[in-house]
Amino acid sequence: MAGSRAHGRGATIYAVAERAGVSIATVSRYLHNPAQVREANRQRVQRAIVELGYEPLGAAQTLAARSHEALGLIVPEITGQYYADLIAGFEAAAGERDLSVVLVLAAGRSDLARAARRLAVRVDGLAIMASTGLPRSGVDSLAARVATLVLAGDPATGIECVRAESAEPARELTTRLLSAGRRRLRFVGDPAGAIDVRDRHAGFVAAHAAYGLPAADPVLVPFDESGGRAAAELLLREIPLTEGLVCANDLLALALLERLAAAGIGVPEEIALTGWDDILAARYVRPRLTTVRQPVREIAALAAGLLHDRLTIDRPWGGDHVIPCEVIVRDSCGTSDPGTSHPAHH
Amino acid sequence: MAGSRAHGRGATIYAVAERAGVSIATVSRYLHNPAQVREANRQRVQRAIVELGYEPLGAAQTLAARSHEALGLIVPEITGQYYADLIAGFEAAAGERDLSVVLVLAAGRSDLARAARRLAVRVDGLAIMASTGLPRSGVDSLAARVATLVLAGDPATGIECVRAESAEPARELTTRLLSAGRRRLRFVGDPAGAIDVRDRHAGFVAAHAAYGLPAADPVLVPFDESGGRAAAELLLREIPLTEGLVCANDLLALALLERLAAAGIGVPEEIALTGWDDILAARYVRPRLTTVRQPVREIAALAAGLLHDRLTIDRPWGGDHVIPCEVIVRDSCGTSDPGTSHPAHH
DNA sequence: TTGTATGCGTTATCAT
DNA sequence: ATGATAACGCATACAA
Repeated sequence: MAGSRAHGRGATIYAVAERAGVSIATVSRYLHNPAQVREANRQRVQRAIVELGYEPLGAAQTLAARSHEALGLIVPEITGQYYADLIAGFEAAAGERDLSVVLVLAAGRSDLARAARRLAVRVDGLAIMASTGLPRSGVDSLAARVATLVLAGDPATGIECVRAESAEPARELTTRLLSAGRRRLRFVGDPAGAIDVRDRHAGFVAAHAAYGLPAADPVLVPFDESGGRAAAELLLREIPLTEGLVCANDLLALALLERLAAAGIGVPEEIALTGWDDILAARYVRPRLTTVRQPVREIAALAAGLLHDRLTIDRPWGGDHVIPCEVIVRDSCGTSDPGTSHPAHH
Repeated sequence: MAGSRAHGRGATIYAVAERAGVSIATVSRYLHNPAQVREANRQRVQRAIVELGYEPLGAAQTLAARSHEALGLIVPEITGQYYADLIAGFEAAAGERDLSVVLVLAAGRSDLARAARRLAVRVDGLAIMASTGLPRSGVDSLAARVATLVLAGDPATGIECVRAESAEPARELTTRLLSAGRRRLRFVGDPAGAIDVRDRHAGFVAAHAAYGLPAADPVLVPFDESGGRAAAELLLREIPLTEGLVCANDLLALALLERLAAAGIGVPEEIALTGWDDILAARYVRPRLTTVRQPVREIAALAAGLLHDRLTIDRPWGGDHVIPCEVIVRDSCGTSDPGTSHPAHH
């Protein structure tokens, strides 16, 4: 059939009705409330449907029923397991509720605002990652049209959001370093970059406060490998050497680790190190990376569930949903006590 | 506004027309062919649109124009960078063409066939990964409805497919080991599992043939870390020890590497090793992993482009699009010659 | 229990 | 250049 453009326009409800010898109303009823149609007709309609391979056209249903049966998801990009899990969790939860998910990647979009507007007229609900780059006003105008919710967002905006609890794990990691006697600690990453990084830094500071210590200024670098390398450059120049690093994510920590090793610095002996995200490589580097595992899939699934609820049941919204993380103690922090540490393999 | 369910149903074309003092036809023309409408009316319509925040309802456009302006993508899951890149590449290419993408994850779907059918009535084109688990007949029936294309698929099915060239890189890697004097080589992974693994194994065999050597049987294990560990168990028991392993992917290779190191086996001295996919961890383990980088984003982007073409221009289809991969020589294969090797950092 | 008829928000044809 | 108006495929109120 190469060369043809005919893609069997698909049978309509009229075709099914005719074939079954009933009206379209009966077919529609059979689809949505079979109990309403007499057994005999049920059979006839059923047969007609399978014979014709009928499947209702989504757009027509949407128009008539005023519901898209779809959720939109806007993420900045898909690099690393974090976003992959986010999308997977969202899609799975949406699928369980028979909702389609329309995905939009903000990265590289010349006109993200337009893409978002277009998305908003194709779905019933919208989940947006806070770091997509959409201006606050843009999110607000979207929220005015469809049920909207922000992932890893700032609860202060008033828009409902779902996020991981970041301060506590950071406090725990920092305390771990502090209680091991290390004092010259640094947080690596820019607290102003994202709400969750701000919280992680807050935990870093809180741990110091509990010890009656001041927290040094954060090392301001990008959240990727280049940032880790840059941080290494900076830190290796300092005297006396830093004793512990709480990194904003694993990418940063990994690159740092590599550079420190290359410089002959012992990790964790001389410098202890922690990451964030528990990416795959964290288990394979030496020393294995102590890090924090965010319940990303759960967060995304909760988001999809909340959106669905908002569409189906009448509940108040605007809340701030916070989900706790899990600290994974391995070797890089130099304080792994086998008793509470996490097994290397899932 | 918490508690309310009012999500401003959105202005309609009627509202815009009324506000601008023209008919809906003029508004529609303004949207699709502004040149047809007089300057004065253009202004009035434009104003009305921004004042009302009008955006055409997707479903209504779909119904009237008989086009969804959307592409569907079905992938088995999103674990690892491979699927992430696939989705990212597809979405980016679709977005450039103003097409939405509706994503379906096969993993965990109790009724994948139904999800696929539902997807097919919501999009104009469909890209399906070969390994989703959809039966051949299912794919065929989808292809009868919408433009369909298979990713990493078998060209023998007759359905258009886009895939990476797998045999050649495998042949190259194997030859590398062979030319270093290693003879007891094994392919790790099940060639029957997927079309591209079959091709990789074919390359492994071809390299042996060129040396007039028989290829040993592949080590049949799952394509994940558990498979790598299982393979290590098996291989460590063999005497004499294998000298080189061509693994079906990096996950496998990484887990194997770890187990071999734990057993005191020198890599690459005693056993040389290669992976496939060039995941992040491949650059961070020691020895750094020699592997193959697939142009996943390009493959996915090509798929989206092909689907779009099929919808817009009348071209013959049914082809088999093959894209070459890049071999990344690092340390684990024991034959890294700095001259042709790839830099460690992008 | 079933059929008829109307409306959903667009696009596009046909007059004007 | 513009305005009626008929599809598009389905859900549903209403009548029978």
